[in-house]
Amino acid sequence: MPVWFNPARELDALLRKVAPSVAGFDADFNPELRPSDPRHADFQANGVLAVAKKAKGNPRALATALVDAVKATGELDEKLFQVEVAGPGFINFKLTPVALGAWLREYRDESKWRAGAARMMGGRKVVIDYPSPNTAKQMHVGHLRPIVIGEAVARLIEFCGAKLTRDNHIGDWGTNFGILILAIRRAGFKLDSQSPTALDDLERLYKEGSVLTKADPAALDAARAELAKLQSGDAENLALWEEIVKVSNTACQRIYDQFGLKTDVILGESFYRDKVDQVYTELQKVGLAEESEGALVVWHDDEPRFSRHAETPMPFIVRKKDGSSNYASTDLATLLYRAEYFKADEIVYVTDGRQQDHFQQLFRTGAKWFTATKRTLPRLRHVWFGTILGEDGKAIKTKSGDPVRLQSLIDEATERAFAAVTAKSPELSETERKAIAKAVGIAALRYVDLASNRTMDYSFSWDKLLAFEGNTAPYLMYAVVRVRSIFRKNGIEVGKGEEGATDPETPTEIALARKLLGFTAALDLALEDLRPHHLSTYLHELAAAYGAFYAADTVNVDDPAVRARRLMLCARTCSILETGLRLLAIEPVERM
RNA sequence: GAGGGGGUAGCUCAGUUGGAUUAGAGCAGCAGCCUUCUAAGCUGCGGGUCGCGGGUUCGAGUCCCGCCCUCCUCACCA
Repeated sequence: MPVWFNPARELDALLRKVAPSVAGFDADFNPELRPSDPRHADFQANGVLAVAKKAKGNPRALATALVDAVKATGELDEKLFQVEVAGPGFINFKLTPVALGAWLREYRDESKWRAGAARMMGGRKVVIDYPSPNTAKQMHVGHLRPIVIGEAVARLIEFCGAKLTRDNHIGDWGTNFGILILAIRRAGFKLDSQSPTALDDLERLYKEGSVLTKADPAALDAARAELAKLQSGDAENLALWEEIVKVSNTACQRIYDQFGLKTDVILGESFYRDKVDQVYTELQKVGLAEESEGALVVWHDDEPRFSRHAETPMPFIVRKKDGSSNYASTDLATLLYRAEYFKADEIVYVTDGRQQDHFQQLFRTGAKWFTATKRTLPRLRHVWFGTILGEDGKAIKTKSGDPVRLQSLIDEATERAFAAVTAKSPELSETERKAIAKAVGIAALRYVDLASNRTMDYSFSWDKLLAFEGNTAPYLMYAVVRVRSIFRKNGIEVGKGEEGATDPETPTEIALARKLLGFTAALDLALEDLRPHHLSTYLHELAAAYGAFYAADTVNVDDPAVRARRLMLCARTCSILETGLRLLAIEPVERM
């Protein structure tokens, strides 16, 4: 009998198969199989309670009858599963040490996980849109989340078998450029992209322009006019724009390099400058778009909020009254391009949650447009995240004071990590400590964003972002380091020395083994809503189970069978922790 | 006003879609554990009327209704 890779899925199938032959159950019986509180069992089926309620039967009697029928099939090896009816009528399944041992021997390494996971997305073509910053600005803490969450989601999707294209859809064709061009003109500034202070100059000028246009509507109109000139091909503005883009792209790239971020393509808004006319034409032709107050807009009367009759009307403005494009125009053009050029089955947008209305309008417009033109609409998903708030509890905005620059944050993280590694492992060479500090510092930053639900807002705090203890990246990395250290001391590679391993025996061994089996469930959960924190939570629990095992059960003991099985548990822990960390884009280290 | 997020321990957050006498972590606090594989660790203790009030049922932090607080978005910014 083969060892089940995913016992929950198999038990679910078995119960579905057997149930119809038992009095009181229908053909469409849903066992509602799920992981259980480990104090009770590994898995539990709750579905019998629903059946009993409907039929007004006795749930425990029904559950017992079902369990008997399952046992009678002989398909459930009782050496592997303990089955019992518990509480009001749950069916509990507990994996025996024999089952845990068999599973650990069978599912050894990342290739097994990957093969199992690859079925989940089954080769679908997915375009993921991240981190897509607005250029012409220095990157600050607000740019952290799209980089970190986007990369984790991308890796998750890829791991689960998608053919992925990472598209950095930079904001390089919007009013922010109008503002900047205006400010440069007014200051009589001569921009030189080669100048070392170019970025700081732009930063300063943008701030000036921003203040000016906020205070004075006439200035805002002037900025829009500069943008309109740019979009209509004015040579002077175009030349200036190119210089600005050059400066800001270089600056962004420096940050990306430090995060190891590599997108496949960078097709910003400006790439679609000659593709928006088709959008205007088609939307008008199929009767979706119409003129309103001089602008070209789309109403969705089937949704009260976006209807023209809404109390506070919120049209989807696809072309501004001065004829220039905005993000709705370019997003629609982008949607079409991704569907036609990349043949996307699915598009994932990773952006700030404040853009939810925009994406709902975009998706609705896209659906109607594609239907009317007989195109196939890709599945569209908006993976949004909450805001990083300033100390005052308000969203960080360039205007309200100076938000912490991303580079400062990286530097501080690296410095603190260097101090920590120097204090704890002074015997390592400075070069090695520097490399570790860089990995640990960035990892700590990333993990903060990946450990909690992405839809949550949180307040910026140095101490929170740079914590190295507790549920943090360094904690997970440290677990890996301790596993690897055992193998290094023994002079063997991870995964060796398992011959003759017996089944898990001590409570901490068993707890660790059970936790190891939970990896696929965590992946399922994280993939479903593209929420990486489910994976983080799991990895933290796994590292904690390893910590308890490590403290309680010495690996290097004389008994060869015990030693072999503990080495096996160590190797599996290492493999799953490293695989999981890499899915979060955290690169584990050998020592720290 | 409409839509969205949030309200769970002093603080920061999980809570696998309605399950099990006792709602979980991490920080912070207290008490222990380094002559054994890395103490960025481990063990234990204390700390909660899950915003408030109703309802649905065998069973609610989770679902329904009504309130309260807070953050975000709502005509040419992305």
